[in-house]
Amino acid sequence: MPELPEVETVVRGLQKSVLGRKILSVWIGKSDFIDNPAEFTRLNGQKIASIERFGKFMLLRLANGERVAEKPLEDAANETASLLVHLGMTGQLAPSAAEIPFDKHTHVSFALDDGRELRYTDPRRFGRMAYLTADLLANEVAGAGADPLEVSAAEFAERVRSRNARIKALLLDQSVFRGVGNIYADESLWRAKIHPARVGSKISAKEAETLRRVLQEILNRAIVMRGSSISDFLDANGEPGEYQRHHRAYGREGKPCYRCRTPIRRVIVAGRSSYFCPKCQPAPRPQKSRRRKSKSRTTSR
DNA sequence: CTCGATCCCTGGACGC
DNA sequence: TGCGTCCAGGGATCGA
Repeated sequence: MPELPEVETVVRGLQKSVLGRKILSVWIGKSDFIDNPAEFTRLNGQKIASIERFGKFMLLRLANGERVAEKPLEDAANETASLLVHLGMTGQLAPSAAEIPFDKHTHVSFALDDGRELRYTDPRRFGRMAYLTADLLANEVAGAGADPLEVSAAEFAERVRSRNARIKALLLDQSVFRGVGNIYADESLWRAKIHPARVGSKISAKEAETLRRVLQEILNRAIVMRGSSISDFLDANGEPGEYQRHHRAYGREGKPCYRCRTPIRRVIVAGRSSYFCPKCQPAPRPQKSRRRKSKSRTTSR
């Protein structure tokens, strides 16, 4: 499950291997995960001018030959299109020798000007691809959450403490923080000793700052370790990451907490498996029944 | 605003 | 060996 560190790992690999290459042609197999497959012919002849990560998205900025540099900046910006790639759960984007047969689930292949192919392979097709003009890209980026690695203490606290949703849901919400997924949400909550079902508005300023700090530490460490390979994540070189060895909560149901030896528990929060230590991460107030008090009041309807 | 449910999709784990 | 069933999960969407 590629989250921020995994996507960053793939991006760094692609920067080394395909940056600057020109796309000669595009082959598309199944296309139900592509916004606008018919537009992909526009990629032909374009150069991969930059490769960036935005949350869990990869953005391959394209440049139309050499003409871009000659044009006024604004025109160039308007002409610049991007290929957006989201790996979903099982997506892989990696260069391959053209002679190697397609994997069973290779759905897109870009022929490059050095004879190789950049291939997108995704068994479950939970990923997404789109050819985005500048305005479509702006649209895509609008409404995205804060970058968890860049967010200030004040903004992090604000985004968490102004909400009544559970902290786990907030961490997973890409319009709150972009790039965090189930693994790193659980890992950071364990480290910060915060129960996943705690409500954002009831998290103290101090707890919020602790959470921000450990989240950043964990994400940075995971990037150094080239991500977590828990199911089938492989980077752009086909190599697995190592961070899964450092997981302290995720996937450890029944195993002893690294701090207090209490068995790690798993509950569903925000529709997702959430692993936590019931002792280190105390549950919030029961806050169950909402209809306790003024039952006599009639709701206007 | 927030929730849960449902759907998308396939492979892997598990039970028989 | 071969079924069937359940589960995993990021994100969109819908109804409560």
